Amino acid sequence: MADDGPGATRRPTMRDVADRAAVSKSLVSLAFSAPDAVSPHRLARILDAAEALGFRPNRVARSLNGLRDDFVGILVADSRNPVFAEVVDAARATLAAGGRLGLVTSAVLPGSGDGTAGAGTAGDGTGGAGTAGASTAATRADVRRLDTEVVAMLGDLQPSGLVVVGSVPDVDRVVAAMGAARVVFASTRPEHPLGAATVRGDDEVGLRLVVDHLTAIGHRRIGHVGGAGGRVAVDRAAAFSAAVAERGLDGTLVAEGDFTEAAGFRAAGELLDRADPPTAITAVNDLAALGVVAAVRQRGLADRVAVTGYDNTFLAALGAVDLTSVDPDNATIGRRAAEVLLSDADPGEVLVTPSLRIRSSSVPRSG
Amino acid sequence: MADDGPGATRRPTMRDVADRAAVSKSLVSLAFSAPDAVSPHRLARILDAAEALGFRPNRVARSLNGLRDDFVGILVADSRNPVFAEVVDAARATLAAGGRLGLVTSAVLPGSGDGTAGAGTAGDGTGGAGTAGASTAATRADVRRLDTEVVAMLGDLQPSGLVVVGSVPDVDRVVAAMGAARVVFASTRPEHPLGAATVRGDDEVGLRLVVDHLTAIGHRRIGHVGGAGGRVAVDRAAAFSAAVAERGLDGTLVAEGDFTEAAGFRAAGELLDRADPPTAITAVNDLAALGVVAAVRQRGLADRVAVTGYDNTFLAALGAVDLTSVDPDNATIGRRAAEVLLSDADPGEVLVTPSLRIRSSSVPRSG
DNA sequence: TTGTAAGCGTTATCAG
DNA sequence: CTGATAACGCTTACAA
Repeated sequence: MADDGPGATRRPTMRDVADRAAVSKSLVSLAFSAPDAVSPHRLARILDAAEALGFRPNRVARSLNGLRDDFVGILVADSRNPVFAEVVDAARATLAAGGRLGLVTSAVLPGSGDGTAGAGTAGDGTGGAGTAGASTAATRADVRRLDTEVVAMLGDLQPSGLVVVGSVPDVDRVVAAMGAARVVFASTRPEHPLGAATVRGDDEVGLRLVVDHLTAIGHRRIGHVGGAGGRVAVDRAAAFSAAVAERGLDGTLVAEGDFTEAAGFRAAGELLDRADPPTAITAVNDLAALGVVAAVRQRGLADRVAVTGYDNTFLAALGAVDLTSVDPDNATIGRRAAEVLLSDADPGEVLVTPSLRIRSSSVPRSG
Repeated sequence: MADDGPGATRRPTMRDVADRAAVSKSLVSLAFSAPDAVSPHRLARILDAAEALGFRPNRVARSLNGLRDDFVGILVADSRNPVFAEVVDAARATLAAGGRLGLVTSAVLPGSGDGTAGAGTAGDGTGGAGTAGASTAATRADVRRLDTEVVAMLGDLQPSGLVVVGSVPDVDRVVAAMGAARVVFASTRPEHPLGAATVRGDDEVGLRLVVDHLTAIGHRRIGHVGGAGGRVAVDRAAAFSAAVAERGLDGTLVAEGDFTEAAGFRAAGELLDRADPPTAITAVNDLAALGVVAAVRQRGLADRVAVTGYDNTFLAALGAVDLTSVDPDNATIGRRAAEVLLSDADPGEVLVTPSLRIRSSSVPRSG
């Protein structure tokens, strides 16, 4: 009788359910992992008992045994990047539809220690909304640090898979910590393409869309602002150059800058002050594009110089800006990444085709 | 010799370390949890062995035993809200300084299931950067759903504490799932103030700062846009009314709207089109303030009507806007929340004093 | 189909 | 200080 001590309100365990349903522990376990393998009669009794007791299997105890193929981790590089948020949401939804739990976690620690000033990180791997447009260029090159403890803990949970969203600092370590889990990269291009499954937007197509659009409405002198702050920037700059070369246009109208508004402002100024300035400027992301717009307006060139962004974040939709932007289709990126994990095939590198969202920042004027 | 089977590359366990260091398992355990309690000689040997083997204690196995006072969970309501990101970063930094690991996790699922369109959530509890300013008002009232599975899993990890950042849908369930963990709320005002520790910005002071500033530069007819979309909005609207009443100003210049740009635009329009329009408009957050600015500019009233936002997000610092905004000091909020967890005292409700960041959107004109 | 027993990796207890 | 032994809650052979 005095089996359970005083009326302490302990969390019910499988043992409790088993006792109440008058079956053995392992049958209860079966009832939850393979319900079809247990007789309907007892199954019902077990489920009732569990219900009555408010029992739910302890996932941690579960994870101690081995790979849990009912849950995957989602590691997001920068939680303040709205682009990543879209990818994560889509991935989670897809995983949920496939019966998997997606545990999303932030993997990157901000600058060195002092959580005092909301200064935040600068360039973040892909064009996010970024931080305050203060002119603090890249102070310390890459202050972002991988939170190895968190990654290790996630690995201890033994998920069956991991989706890495965005560029994480120490990827090798992450993969190593994951043990047997399959890793899929989303919205990033991992350093070591050791056949790692990757789902990302096709930036080459994206910039071709932009250049095509601009040439279609008559622009011949098209510039680009970006190229700095990370791999994504480099790729987009290269894609711009390729697209421009394809069209036989001047490829020298490039000014370096990272993902921040300040960088866009400065770089655009440089371009606009040249002897033969561009009539259209493409930016590496929306935030930098806002800087470009500011530079253009400052020179009284509004409605004269077309501006485009990238990522189609909510910034582009802002009424005061109404920025033409490339939509990478982040939802599809997240969904595909999750699908790769659900169906264990290795598709190598999946490129998601972006589309162009045309707004008034690039409305025809010269054409 | 054939103790470990074939050359399978299994993760090293405490047993392996114990064997290599020629001590018992429990001594290894001690070496990691209470290093001072083991003789320097063997301690070194154990640490060396661990190092050589690449051993690190399995946190999951650890959690199975009971409360882990070396790690706390951080549950963030909306990961795309930059305000929360700042709070989270500060909390993590403070926890790290206190030797605790902060596992940050997203707890809220976006709208009903379809992760296809990047539509995203509408009002998000406190003034975030929000989503695209599309005019999709509050379609389904509150589509945000608590991810109970994730919360349950976090609870299974038995953290010693939990920081809830922002308004989470089903708070009671969260608290229940946390078992013995102490819960502290940050940047939100929980529904059931059952003495729950809370750290949040003092919005009353914030709006008083705004109103004081505006009256100081000569404004007498001050309006407010907000009040809808969540508790925070209601509170700020009330704080506005109080501040205005204190000053003996007209308190009827209020138009309802949520945290979106579209709402700010519409509500501001309503105010500006009145017979006796305001000369200054305060908004519930920065994004809505951008809508207000757009409405003001549309009517050719730029430099005539002052506009202020709230949260001092990067949006306020945008060059094209340069918005005066209340800075809630999110870093302090996050830090204090973490401190509450580190030192187990229950301070009840902690109000962090905000400051006003004055920018050109409210530059004196009439004064 | 159902029950028994042995782990998963760590911590806690309690003898030496 | 050290070292067996028993939990923690669940899964998984293996036996009935």
